[in-house]
Amino acid sequence: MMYIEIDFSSDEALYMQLRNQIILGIATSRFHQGMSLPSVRQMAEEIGINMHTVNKAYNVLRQEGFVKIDRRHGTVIAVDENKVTALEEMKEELRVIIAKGSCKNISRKEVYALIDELYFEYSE
Amino acid sequence: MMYIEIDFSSDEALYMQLRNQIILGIATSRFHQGMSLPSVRQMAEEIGINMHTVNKAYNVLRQEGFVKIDRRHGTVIAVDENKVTALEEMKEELRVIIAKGSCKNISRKEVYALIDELYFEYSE
DNA sequence: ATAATGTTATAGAATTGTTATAACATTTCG
DNA sequence: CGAAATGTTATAACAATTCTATAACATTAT
Repeated sequence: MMYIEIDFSSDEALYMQLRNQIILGIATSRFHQGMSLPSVRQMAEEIGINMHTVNKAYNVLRQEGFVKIDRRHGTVIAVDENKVTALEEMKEELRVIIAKGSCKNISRKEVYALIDELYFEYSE
Repeated sequence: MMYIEIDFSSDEALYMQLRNQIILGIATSRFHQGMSLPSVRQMAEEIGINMHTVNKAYNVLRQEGFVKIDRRHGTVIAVDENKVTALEEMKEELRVIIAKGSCKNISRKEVYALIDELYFEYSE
Protein backbone atom coordinates (compact mmCIF):
# COMPACT_ATOMS: atom_id res chain seq x y z
CA MET A 1 0.00 0.00 0.00
CA MET A 2 1.31 3.36 -1.04
CA TYR A 3 -1.10 5.51 0.95
CA ILE A 4 -1.58 7.94 -1.88
CA GLU A 5 -4.42 10.36 -1.28
CA ILE A 6 -6.27 11.72 -4.28
CA ASP A 7 -8.89 14.45 -3.90
CA PHE A 8 -11.42 14.02 -6.68
CA SER A 9 -13.10 17.31 -5.82
CA SER A 10 -9.85 19.25 -6.18
CA ASP A 11 -9.32 21.46 -9.20
CA GLU A 12 -5.79 20.11 -9.51
CA ALA A 13 -5.29 17.51 -12.22
CA LEU A 14 -5.23 13.93 -10.94
CA TYR A 15 -1.89 13.15 -12.54
CA MET A 16 -0.36 16.23 -10.88
CA GLN A 17 -1.78 15.25 -7.50
CA LEU A 18 -0.21 11.82 -7.88
CA ARG A 19 3.07 13.34 -9.03
CA ASN A 20 3.06 15.67 -6.00
CA GLN A 21 2.28 12.88 -3.55
CA ILE A 22 5.20 10.86 -4.83
CA ILE A 23 7.58 13.81 -4.60
CA LEU A 24 6.38 14.43 -1.04
CA GLY A 25 6.86 10.72 -0.35
CA ILE A 26 10.46 10.90 -1.50
CA ALA A 27 11.11 14.05 0.52
CA THR A 28 9.74 12.47 3.68
CA SER A 29 11.73 9.27 3.08
CA ARG A 30 8.63 7.12 2.81
CA PHE A 31 9.92 6.33 -0.66
CA HIS A 32 13.62 5.73 -0.96
CA GLN A 33 16.14 5.39 -3.71
CA GLY A 34 15.78 2.12 -5.59
CA MET A 35 12.27 1.44 -4.34
CA SER A 36 9.77 0.23 -6.94
CA LEU A 37 6.47 1.96 -7.42
CA PRO A 38 3.42 -0.17 -8.20
CA SER A 39 2.84 -0.85 -11.89
CA VAL A 40 0.61 1.63 -13.69
CA ARG A 41 -2.23 -0.88 -13.51
CA GLN A 42 -1.77 -1.66 -9.82
CA MET A 43 -1.48 1.99 -8.84
CA ALA A 44 -4.52 2.85 -10.93
CA GLU A 45 -6.50 0.11 -9.22
CA GLU A 46 -5.30 1.14 -5.78
CA ILE A 47 -6.25 4.81 -5.98
CA GLY A 48 -9.22 4.41 -8.31
CA ILE A 49 -8.08 6.27 -11.41
CA ASN A 50 -7.26 5.27 -14.94
CA MET A 51 -4.05 3.52 -15.95
CA HIS A 52 -3.21 6.25 -18.45
CA THR A 53 -3.45 8.93 -15.79
CA VAL A 54 -0.93 7.05 -13.67
CA ASN A 55 1.26 6.56 -16.72
CA LYS A 56 1.21 10.30 -17.32
CA ALA A 57 2.26 11.02 -13.73
CA TYR A 58 5.10 8.48 -13.94
CA ASN A 59 6.36 10.02 -17.16
CA VAL A 60 6.28 13.53 -15.68
CA LEU A 61 8.31 12.21 -12.75
CA ARG A 62 10.80 10.62 -15.13
CA GLN A 63 11.18 13.84 -17.08
CA GLU A 64 11.74 15.73 -13.84
CA GLY A 65 14.39 13.27 -12.72
CA PHE A 66 12.65 11.49 -9.85
CA VAL A 67 12.21 7.99 -11.25
CA LYS A 68 13.56 5.68 -13.91
CA ILE A 69 11.20 3.57 -15.93
CA ASP A 70 12.44 0.19 -17.06
CA ARG A 71 10.44 -2.66 -18.47
CA ARG A 72 12.35 -5.09 -16.30
CA HIS A 73 11.85 -3.40 -12.95
CA GLY A 74 8.90 -1.11 -13.61
CA THR A 75 9.09 2.40 -12.23
CA VAL A 76 11.82 2.86 -9.66
CA ILE A 77 12.67 5.84 -7.48
CA ALA A 78 15.93 7.26 -8.86
CA VAL A 79 16.55 10.90 -8.07
CA ASP A 80 18.77 12.67 -10.53
CA GLU A 81 20.51 15.37 -8.54
CA ASN A 82 21.18 18.05 -11.08
CA LYS A 83 21.45 20.86 -8.58
CA VAL A 84 22.14 23.64 -11.06
CA THR A 85 18.99 22.89 -13.01
CA ALA A 86 16.99 22.28 -9.85
CA LEU A 87 18.05 25.65 -8.43
CA GLU A 88 17.13 27.47 -11.63
CA GLU A 89 13.74 25.78 -11.72
CA MET A 90 13.11 26.58 -8.09
CA LYS A 91 13.92 30.25 -8.59
CA GLU A 92 11.36 30.51 -11.38
CA GLU A 93 8.78 28.66 -9.32
CA LEU A 94 9.40 31.01 -6.40
CA ARG A 95 9.28 34.23 -8.41
CA VAL A 96 5.54 34.97 -8.34
CA ILE A 97 5.06 33.39 -4.91
CA ILE A 98 7.63 35.69 -3.36
CA ALA A 99 6.24 38.67 -5.29
CA LYS A 100 2.84 37.90 -3.79
CA GLY A 101 4.36 37.75 -0.33
CA SER A 102 6.29 40.96 -0.86
CA CYS A 103 3.04 42.74 -1.82
CA LYS A 104 1.42 41.45 1.36
CA ASN A 105 4.32 42.72 3.48
CA ILE A 106 5.65 39.30 4.33
CA SER A 107 9.27 39.72 5.36
CA ARG A 108 12.24 37.72 4.22
CA LYS A 109 12.57 36.23 7.69
CA GLU A 110 8.96 35.13 7.73
CA VAL A 111 9.61 33.24 4.51
CA TYR A 112 12.72 31.73 6.09
CA ALA A 113 10.50 30.46 8.90
CA LEU A 114 8.16 28.76 6.44
CA ILE A 115 11.13 27.16 4.69
CA ASP A 116 12.38 25.90 8.05
CA GLU A 117 9.00 24.41 8.93
CA LEU A 118 8.85 22.53 5.63
CA TYR A 119 12.44 21.33 5.80
CA PHE A 120 11.72 20.10 9.32
CA GLU A 121 8.82 18.03 7.99
CA TYR A 122 11.06 16.55 5.33
CA SER A 123 13.92 15.56 7.64
CA GLU A 124 12.07 13.22 9.99
CA MET B 1 1.54 52.02 -21.32
CA MET B 2 1.65 49.19 -18.87
CA TYR B 3 4.50 47.24 -20.42
CA ILE B 4 2.80 43.91 -19.88
CA GLU B 5 4.51 41.08 -21.70
CA ILE B 6 2.42 38.13 -22.81
CA ASP B 7 4.00 35.03 -24.27
CA PHE B 8 1.53 33.48 -26.66
CA SER B 9 3.66 30.38 -27.09
CA SER B 10 3.72 29.71 -23.36
CA ASP B 11 1.66 26.87 -21.94
CA GLU B 12 0.55 29.15 -19.10
CA ALA B 13 -2.95 30.56 -19.45
CA LEU B 14 -3.07 34.13 -20.74
CA TYR B 15 -5.15 35.37 -17.83
CA MET B 16 -2.66 33.87 -15.38
CA GLN B 17 0.27 35.47 -17.21
CA LEU B 18 -1.47 38.83 -16.96
CA ARG B 19 -2.29 38.25 -13.30
CA ASN B 20 1.35 37.35 -12.62
CA GLN B 21 2.69 40.39 -14.45
CA ILE B 22 0.49 42.67 -12.41
CA ILE B 23 1.56 41.05 -9.14
CA LEU B 24 5.20 41.40 -10.21
CA GLY B 25 4.46 45.03 -11.12
CA ILE B 26 3.12 45.72 -7.65
CA ALA B 27 6.06 43.96 -6.02
CA THR B 28 8.56 46.01 -8.01
CA SER B 29 6.67 49.24 -7.27
CA ARG B 30 5.94 49.90 -10.92
CA PHE B 31 2.30 49.77 -9.85
CA HIS B 32 1.47 51.48 -6.61
CA GLN B 33 -1.48 51.61 -4.25
CA GLY B 34 -4.36 53.63 -5.67
CA MET B 35 -3.13 53.44 -9.25
CA SER B 36 -5.73 52.64 -11.87
CA LEU B 37 -5.26 49.81 -14.30
CA PRO B 38 -6.49 50.28 -17.87
CA SER B 39 -10.09 49.27 -18.51
CA VAL B 40 -10.66 45.70 -19.60
CA ARG B 41 -11.14 46.93 -23.16
CA GLN B 42 -8.03 49.14 -23.18
CA MET B 43 -5.83 46.48 -21.62
CA ALA B 44 -7.17 43.90 -24.06
CA GLU B 45 -6.38 46.21 -26.97
CA GLU B 46 -2.92 47.02 -25.64
CA ILE B 47 -1.70 43.47 -25.20
CA GLY B 48 -3.70 41.90 -28.00
CA ILE B 49 -5.99 39.55 -26.13
CA ASN B 50 -9.71 39.37 -25.58
CA MET B 51 -11.62 41.59 -23.18
CA HIS B 52 -13.00 38.59 -21.30
CA THR B 53 -9.55 37.22 -20.67
CA VAL B 54 -8.52 40.52 -19.09
CA ASN B 55 -11.73 40.54 -17.09
CA LYS B 56 -10.90 37.09 -15.76
CA ALA B 57 -7.43 38.21 -14.69
CA TYR B 58 -8.83 41.29 -12.94
CA ASN B 59 -11.36 39.19 -11.05
CA VAL B 60 -8.72 36.72 -9.94
CA LEU B 61 -6.66 39.66 -8.67
CA ARG B 62 -9.67 41.00 -6.79
CA GLN B 63 -10.36 37.65 -5.19
CA GLU B 64 -6.71 37.44 -4.14
CA GLY B 65 -6.81 40.90 -2.61
CA PHE B 66 -4.62 42.89 -5.01
CA VAL B 67 -7.17 45.22 -6.62
CA LYS B 68 -10.59 46.68 -6.05
CA ILE B 69 -13.03 46.89 -8.92
CA ASP B 70 -15.44 49.80 -8.91
CA ARG B 71 -17.59 51.03 -11.74
CA ARG B 72 -16.63 54.61 -10.93
CA HIS B 73 -12.87 54.21 -10.93
CA GLY B 74 -12.38 50.98 -12.82
CA THR B 75 -9.82 48.55 -11.47
CA VAL B 76 -7.50 50.07 -8.89
CA ILE B 77 -4.49 48.62 -7.12
CA ALA B 78 -5.55 48.03 -3.53
CA VAL B 79 -3.54 45.42 -1.68
CA ASP B 80 -5.39 43.78 1.14
CA GLU B 81 -2.71 42.82 3.64
CA ASN B 82 -4.17 39.83 5.36
CA LYS B 83 -0.86 38.43 6.49
CA VAL B 84 -2.22 35.39 8.27
CA THR B 85 -4.03 34.21 5.17
CA ALA B 86 -1.13 35.17 2.93
CA LEU B 87 1.31 33.17 5.06
CA GLU B 88 -0.94 30.10 5.02
CA GLU B 89 -1.32 30.33 1.27
CA MET B 90 2.40 30.74 0.78
CA LYS B 91 3.16 27.70 2.89
CA GLU B 92 0.89 25.55 0.76
CA GLU B 93 2.39 26.98 -2.42
CA LEU B 94 5.88 26.23 -1.14
CA ARG B 95 5.17 22.69 0.03
CA VAL B 96 5.84 20.75 -3.19
CA ILE B 97 8.50 23.18 -4.38
CA ILE B 98 10.52 22.68 -1.21
CA ALA B 99 9.91 18.94 -1.33
CA LYS B 100 11.35 18.91 -4.83
CA GLY B 101 14.38 20.85 -3.63
CA SER B 102 14.85 18.58 -0.64
CA CYS B 103 14.88 15.54 -2.94
CA LYS B 104 17.52 17.22 -5.08
CA ASN B 105 19.69 17.94 -2.05
CA ILE B 106 19.15 21.68 -2.11
CA SER B 107 19.95 22.98 1.34
CA ARG B 108 17.90 25.36 3.44
CA LYS B 109 20.57 28.00 3.02
CA GLU B 110 20.55 27.67 -0.73
CA VAL B 111 16.82 28.35 -0.66
CA TYR B 112 17.48 31.35 1.61
CA ALA B 113 19.82 32.67 -1.05
CA LEU B 114 17.14 32.40 -3.73
CA ILE B 115 14.67 34.20 -1.48
CA ASP B 116 17.23 36.95 -0.94
CA GLU B 117 17.82 37.35 -4.66
CA LEU B 118 14.10 37.70 -5.32
CA TYR B 119 13.52 40.09 -2.42
CA PHE B 120 16.39 42.17 -3.72
CA GLU B 121 14.69 42.44 -7.11
CA TYR B 122 11.49 43.54 -5.40
CA SER B 123 13.04 46.25 -3.25
CA GLU B 124 14.53 48.44 -5.96
C1' DA C 1 3.49 -20.91 -21.82
C1' DT C 2 1.34 -17.72 -18.93
C1' DA C 3 1.15 -13.50 -16.69
C1' DA C 4 2.67 -8.97 -15.99
C1' DT C 5 5.24 -5.08 -17.57
C1' DG C 6 5.41 -0.33 -20.07
C1' DT C 7 3.87 1.54 -24.42
C1' DT C 8 0.95 2.93 -28.11
C1' DA C 9 -3.36 3.84 -30.60
C1' DT C 10 -7.99 5.37 -30.94
C1' DA C 11 -12.08 7.34 -29.33
C1' DG C 12 -15.31 9.77 -26.50
C1' DA C 13 -16.89 12.92 -22.66
C1' DA C 14 -16.16 16.75 -19.77
C1' DT C 15 -13.83 20.80 -18.58
C1' DT C 16 -11.17 24.87 -19.46
C1' DG C 17 -9.26 28.70 -22.01
C1' DT C 18 -10.03 31.96 -25.52
C1' DT C 19 -12.34 34.55 -28.81
C1' DA C 20 -16.41 36.86 -30.86
C1' DT C 21 -20.79 39.55 -30.59
C1' DA C 22 -24.06 41.67 -28.29
C1' DA C 23 -26.55 43.84 -24.86
C1' DC C 24 -27.30 46.08 -20.23
C1' DA C 25 -27.06 49.51 -16.29
C1' DT C 26 -24.13 52.81 -14.39
C1' DT C 27 -21.01 56.50 -14.45
C1' DT C 28 -18.16 60.18 -16.53
C1' DC C 29 -17.72 64.16 -19.18
C1' DG C 30 -18.55 67.65 -22.61
C1' DC D 1 -29.07 66.33 -21.41
C1' DG D 2 -26.54 63.16 -24.51
C1' DA D 3 -22.51 60.62 -25.86
C1' DA D 4 -18.90 57.78 -24.45
C1' DA D 5 -16.78 54.65 -21.42
C1' DT D 6 -17.19 51.62 -17.53
C1' DG D 7 -17.81 46.68 -15.55
C1' DT D 8 -20.99 42.92 -16.17
C1' DT D 9 -23.61 39.32 -18.25
C1' DA D 10 -25.20 36.15 -21.88
C1' DT D 11 -24.57 33.18 -25.73
C1' DA D 12 -21.96 30.74 -28.97
C1' DA D 13 -18.13 28.52 -31.03
C1' DC D 14 -13.55 26.51 -31.25
C1' DA D 15 -9.21 24.38 -29.52
C1' DA D 16 -6.75 22.23 -26.04
C1' DT D 17 -6.52 19.53 -21.91
C1' DT D 18 -7.92 15.99 -18.76
C1' DC D 19 -9.70 11.64 -17.90
C1' DT D 20 -11.67 7.42 -19.08
C1' DA D 21 -12.39 3.18 -21.87
C1' DT D 22 -10.76 -0.61 -24.91
C1' DA D 23 -7.59 -2.80 -27.25
C1' DA D 24 -3.41 -4.36 -28.87
C1' DC D 25 1.79 -4.87 -28.93
C1' DA D 26 6.64 -6.35 -27.63
C1' DT D 27 9.32 -7.49 -23.77
C1' DT D 28 10.28 -9.60 -19.48
C1' DA D 29 9.52 -12.58 -15.24
C1' DT D 30 8.09 -16.85 -13.28
